[in-house]
Amino acid sequence: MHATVDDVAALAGVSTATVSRCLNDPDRVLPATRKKVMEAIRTLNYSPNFGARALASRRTGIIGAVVPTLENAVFAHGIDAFEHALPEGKFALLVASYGYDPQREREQIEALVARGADGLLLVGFDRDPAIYEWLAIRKVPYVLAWACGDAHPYAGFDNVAGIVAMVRLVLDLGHRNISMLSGLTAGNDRARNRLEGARALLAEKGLSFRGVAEVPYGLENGAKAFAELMADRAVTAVVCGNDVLAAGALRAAHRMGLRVPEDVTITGFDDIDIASITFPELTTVRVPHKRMGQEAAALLQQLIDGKSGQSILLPTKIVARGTHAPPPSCRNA
Amino acid sequence: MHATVDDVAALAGVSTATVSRCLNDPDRVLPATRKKVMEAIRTLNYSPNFGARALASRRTGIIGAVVPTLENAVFAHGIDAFEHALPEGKFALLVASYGYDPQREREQIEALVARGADGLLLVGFDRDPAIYEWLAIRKVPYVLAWACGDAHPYAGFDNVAGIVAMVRLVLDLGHRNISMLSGLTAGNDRARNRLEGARALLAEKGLSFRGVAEVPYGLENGAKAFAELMADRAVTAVVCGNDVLAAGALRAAHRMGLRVPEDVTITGFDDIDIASITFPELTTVRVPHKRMGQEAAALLQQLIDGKSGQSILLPTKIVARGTHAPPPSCRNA
DNA sequence: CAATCGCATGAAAGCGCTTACATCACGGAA
DNA sequence: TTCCGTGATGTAAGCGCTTTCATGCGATTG
Repeated sequence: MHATVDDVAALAGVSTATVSRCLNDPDRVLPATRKKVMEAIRTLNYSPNFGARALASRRTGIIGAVVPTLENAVFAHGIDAFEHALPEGKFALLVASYGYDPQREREQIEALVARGADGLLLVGFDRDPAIYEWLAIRKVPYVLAWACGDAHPYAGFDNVAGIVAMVRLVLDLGHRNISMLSGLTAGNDRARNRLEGARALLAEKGLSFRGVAEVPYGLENGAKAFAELMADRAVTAVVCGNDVLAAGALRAAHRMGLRVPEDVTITGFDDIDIASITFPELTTVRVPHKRMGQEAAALLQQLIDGKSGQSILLPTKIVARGTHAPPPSCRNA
Repeated sequence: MHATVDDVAALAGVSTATVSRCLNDPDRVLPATRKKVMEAIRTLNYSPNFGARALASRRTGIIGAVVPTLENAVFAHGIDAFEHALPEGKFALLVASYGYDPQREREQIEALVARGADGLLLVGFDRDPAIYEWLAIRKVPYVLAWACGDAHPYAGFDNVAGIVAMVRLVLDLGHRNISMLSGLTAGNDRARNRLEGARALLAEKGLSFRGVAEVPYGLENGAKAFAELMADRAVTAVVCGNDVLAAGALRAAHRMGLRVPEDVTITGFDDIDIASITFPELTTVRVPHKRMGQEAAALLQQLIDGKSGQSILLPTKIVARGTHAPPPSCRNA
């Protein structure tokens, strides 16, 4: 049916070994020979069989990425950057998502490894130790992103540091009655670190949250939870675990007739596109998603090549836009 | 190193053929035998070698999706839905993006096929006929999405009908001095159909656009182009080719001190999340991204199984929110 | 000038799985 | 009792490539 190495070898008048070398390590072949082979390849319209190649060489050139969801721009952008940073033609990206369900994440990881993934990109550190063991046994290299830690190779950032900087800003404005609108923290170390990081800083100052809501990712969920949080009239600031929740909160505020930031301060986390589209534009924590994707790709390649790569911690940064202000009481003073 | 079928067969006291049957077609094996085999598999921690399997069975269970970019929520959501609709465990999704560069798209398609993709999901119809021929020769089934047409199997919608409905709405409001803010149309039939569809409707009414801007996808690009379009003071409505451009336009309008929709009407296309976050919320054309992803997955599987699937045309719908109103002159009247 | 080395190439052995075909045991029909 | 059909299982032949090792040649060295 399709041309094989044998056909090419026959037409070019060389052995299959030489054909293979032309494709995988051209320098090990005399230019003249190479030319003949390449010509044969072209006239036969030959392209190597993937399965055979994978079987014989024990690598597929496929890298797997397992993310909670692509619906969150945070991951979509990160994956996009990651894919662009993969050396053209050498690797392809297998993507799977698990909708924040740990069981499904495990299945997806196993599925990608079963599909021959040479390496994996995973999100965060939180997962059953058995998974890490399994990966170790199978000798599948991996890089974790969107978080940081000592236990595993990562290219990420410090969620605690990010939220702490933001809460500090809110405190410095004079807010004392603060609530937090967090993503679901179960099995999600990013969300958990943001919530706990904020909580710890408050505790340090002898304060605590007026209220805390934990809701699934989503605009509408953010809006609803915000309304509930604001039932407590004392609250003057709502710190959100991510931009989508914050955008939802902002929309709810509009609908409730609350002025932002005059009546209430709302902050986000991630700095995705929507953060600069809301009105007013969202004060948030910028995360270098693009850079992170690139660094993760570089690190993973190191590991795949058997080198011992260095984890990378990227800085986050407060982006002060229009949704923060001193609490109403302070303005009265 | 790792357990192979032979190891499993030996431990279970059966032949490799039986092991293979247990994995691929369990019903053809006596329950008692199957149990023994499964046990052996578990104790050996066996998992089949992907390359060998692909080589012997001539299919990989990998499906490729080639999209312009994952940064556009439109594609991220579609891909997400597509992936979820793939039968769990049977298929995995290889994703590649090409940044709207036709040459790169071709490379990505070839790369995915070289990686053994059993089928492809592509965006739109516009591409070098040679690519379609190549795909036909290689017998790789594919489904096109985000558009419709007779030439190829698709699961998509009618971009012309969508924009026509929107322009009709704008015309009905009384606008006559309309400009269009379009995405780049080169090699992009979705953008082109939207622009040309709108143009054709205007022509039908004896009108034409006051101005047309074609810019690359992006918030900032939309904002800048909007400002230029509005240099023409007669313009009372700007129809945008997608929501991101519209959101950019809206932001520019705010900054220019224009009231929306009192001073100017702005419309979008796609109805992604940001459309309901802007202030005011964006009037746009809803596209059933999720449903489209699902239908595309179903259709592609039919084709992979050798059946002749039926293309699917999904409806679009105007979502009338807050960025449209009669032109100022009409209100004066 | 002989011994040695380096390099391009060829021969052939797998890589681990699927599957066509052969085999075997069993039960019912003749 | 004999024969044949049926279904479960075994045998073994590849699938198309990579890679190790062997080969042979010309060049380098003492």
